Amino acid sequence: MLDVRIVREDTAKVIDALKKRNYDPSILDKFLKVENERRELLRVIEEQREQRNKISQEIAQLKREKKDASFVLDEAKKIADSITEEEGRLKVLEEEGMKELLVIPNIPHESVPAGKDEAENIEIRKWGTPKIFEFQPLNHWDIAEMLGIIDFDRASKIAGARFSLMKGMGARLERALMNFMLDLNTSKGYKEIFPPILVNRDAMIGTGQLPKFETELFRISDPEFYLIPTAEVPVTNMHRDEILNEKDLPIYYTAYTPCFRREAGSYGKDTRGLIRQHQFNKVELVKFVKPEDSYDEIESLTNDAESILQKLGLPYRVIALCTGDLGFSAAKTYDIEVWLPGQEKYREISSCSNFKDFQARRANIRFKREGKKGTEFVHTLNGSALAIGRTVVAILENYQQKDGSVLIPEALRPYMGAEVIT
RNA sequence: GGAGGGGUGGCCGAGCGGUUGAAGGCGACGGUCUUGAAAAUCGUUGUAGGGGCAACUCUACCGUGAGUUCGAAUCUCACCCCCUCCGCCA
Repeated sequence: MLDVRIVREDTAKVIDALKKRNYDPSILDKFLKVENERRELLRVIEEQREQRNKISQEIAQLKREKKDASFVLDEAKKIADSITEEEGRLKVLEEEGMKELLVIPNIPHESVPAGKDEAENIEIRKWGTPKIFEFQPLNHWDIAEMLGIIDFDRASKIAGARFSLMKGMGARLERALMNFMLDLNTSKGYKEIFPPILVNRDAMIGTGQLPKFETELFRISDPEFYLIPTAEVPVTNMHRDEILNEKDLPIYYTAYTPCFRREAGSYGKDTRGLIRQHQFNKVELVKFVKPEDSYDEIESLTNDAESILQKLGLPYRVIALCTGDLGFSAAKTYDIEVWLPGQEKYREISSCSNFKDFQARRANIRFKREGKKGTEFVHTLNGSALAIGRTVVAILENYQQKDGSVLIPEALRPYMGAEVIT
C-alpha cells in the first residue's frame, strides 16, 4: 500500500509509476475523490466531537453540583445524532478509499529498467557455462520416469493435473535439497522458521496477494483459510502490527514450506513435468530492514540465493525485471534463472524483491529508532532460495548422463547418501 | 464437541457510566547525590490522524465489531484469541 500522502501530494509521480507498469492511471481518480471527501468530512466530525465532549463535561459538572442539566442535554442530543449520521458516511468513505488503495501497485525504484513486458528485462550477470552434451539431453520428466523417481500418472489419479509424486531417490532428493538449502541459509545468519501454511485473510492482504489476486489462491471455507502461495506470506506477517526495536534490525528468516497456487490462466503452459505445479516445495528468505539499507539488502539477498546454485554447480543468470514485468507489491526484483538443457533455456528458479514499505504499511510493521520520537515502517524483502521442484528439474537435466543415470552434485551427496541416481 | 476463566500502556496490574490516556509497580530515559557504580531521590516515558511558524491544540484508540447513553475501559449483544478441565484425536 502506498503512503496516502504521496498519492495525494505527489500524484504525478504515482501516475508516472502506473504508466510504466502498464496500469491505467485513472485507477487513481476514484481514490483521490473519495480521499478528499473523507478528509473534509473527518474535519467536520472532529469539530462536532469536540463540541459534544465539551457539553458532556458541562453536564458532568452540573450533575456533580446537583443542578438541572436538561437544557444542555437537548443540545447534546442533537449533536450526538448528527455525529452518528456523519460517522456512518465517513465509514463508507473510508472503506471505499481503502478498497481503491489496496489495488494500487508499488512504485518501481528508479534503478528498475523501463519496459513493457518480460522481453525487456535486463540480464545483469551470468554464472557457469551450460554443459555441452555428447548426446541429446532429455527433459526431466523423461529422465525421472526412466529412473522411476517421479510418478505423474499416479499423482493425477489421486489429486489431478499439475501434481507430482516423488518416489525413492526422487523423494530423497526433494528432502535433501530442503535440508541442504536450510542449512546453508541458516549458516549465513537466517533464522529458521516453520510457519503455518494455512493463513487468514488479513495475512494475505498484508503481503499483497489480496484483494487483487484472489483467483490465484486456494482457499478453504468453513472455517475460512487460504493456502499460502509462498512462505513470504506467513513469515512476513509474523511481525504484523508490531513495533520492532532498531537494535533488532535487520531480521533475517529462512523458511521451508509447501506452496499452493491455482495457476489459473496458465492453461497450456508447462503442462508436463515439475515446472508448474499446484503444490510445490520452496525455501524462502525474508528480511526486515531499515529503509536506508534495503537496496543493499536486496543485493546480498540475491547473492545468498545465487550461492546455492553455485554450490550445486548449476549455471544461471540474474535478470532485473523491467517496470512492466514487476510484481504488484515489488519496487525492484531480480529473477534468477537456471539453465535447463532439456529446454535449452534459462528458467526462473528464484525471485528476489525489495518491497520497501509497501507490505510493511499494509501489515503495519514498524520500528522505533533509538532516541527518536515516533515510528517508521520497516522495509521488507524476500526471495526464493530456492524453489525445490525446479531445482530438482535443473539437477536432473544438468547432471544427466548418457546411460540415463543422474550424478548427484558434490554438495548434496552427504544429504543423499549417494553419488548417483540409477 | 461440552464446562469454566480471561483479554487494559514496553511488561505486570488497578479501574462506582462523568477532567481516566487511564492509579500503582517494574522496565527504560534524564537530573540530583557518588571518585565511579549501586542504593536513594526528583522528573520524563504510548500510537495514529488533523490544525498552527511555534509554544501548543483538537480527535481517535483499554481483543474486534455493533448497540445503549448527552457521555462507555466500565452496561448489552455478536465474533476473535488465550488459559484450565472433560471428551475426541495425529
